[in-house]
Amino acid sequence: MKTILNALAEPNRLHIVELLRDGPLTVGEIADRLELNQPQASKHLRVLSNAGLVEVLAIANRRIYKLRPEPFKELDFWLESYRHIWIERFDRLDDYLQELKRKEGNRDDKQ
Amino acid sequence: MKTILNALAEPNRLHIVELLRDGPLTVGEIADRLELNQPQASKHLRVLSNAGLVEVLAIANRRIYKLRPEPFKELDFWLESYRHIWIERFDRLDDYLQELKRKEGNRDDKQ
DNA sequence: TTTTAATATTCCTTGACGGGAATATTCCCA
DNA sequence: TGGGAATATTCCCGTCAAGGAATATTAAAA
Repeated sequence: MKTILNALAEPNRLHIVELLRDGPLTVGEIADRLELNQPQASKHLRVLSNAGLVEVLAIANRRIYKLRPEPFKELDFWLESYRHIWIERFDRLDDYLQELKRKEGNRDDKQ
Repeated sequence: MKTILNALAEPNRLHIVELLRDGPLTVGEIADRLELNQPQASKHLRVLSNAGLVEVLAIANRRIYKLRPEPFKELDFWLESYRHIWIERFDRLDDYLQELKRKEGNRDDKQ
């Protein structure tokens, strides 16, 4: 998860991923559309590849990159455990404040 | 989106968010559970706060931090546009390869 | 078989970021 | 009102990652 988020956190890499959302592309095409130098494009693609976000198909001397579904599934699964925060309006702040008061009260007493 | 991902990409901050998933906590509690020095906890919370991921409630000299739903909604919305990648098995690789061949064929001809 | 195209890799430099330590700030309480 | 607790901020330092430029690699084409 950390690896995935880290890969996506870099603006150019996020752009690459968004480009590939519409279908596979070669390194050159990616570099062109994002106005990156080819080496930087390759380097970013390497990071994305190591994070499992993309995979590559070699055709002659071109490399065609496309998205892999797995990390997105993983992200979705991770997000799932946060949905209750906005689906229900599950705040827990009231509970916490009461818990806090309880502890305050106990301070002078026993213990 | 970039700001959110960047905030989450740092391991300690990701841990903080995961802690807060179960409810609000003070800075001290967060620092304790993650075995962070208090200043580092505060600093990470600041980044999370700037990214809109958490909000703070001041009670006396304590600060109670809790998650904000908005950025998670945003992430979810972003992910939405990638679901087709694994929901349908939408590859577009075949299309791309055909398109490639078409261009190759045209190379010698006209143009 | 030399040349050219597409991509990857290496080296270098610079800037951003995280951690540690010290200090500032705010609030409560004796 | 002086001291201690909770938190924030600042400064300094080391590390790491991103960009630029040059070069290596591989495959196709002439």
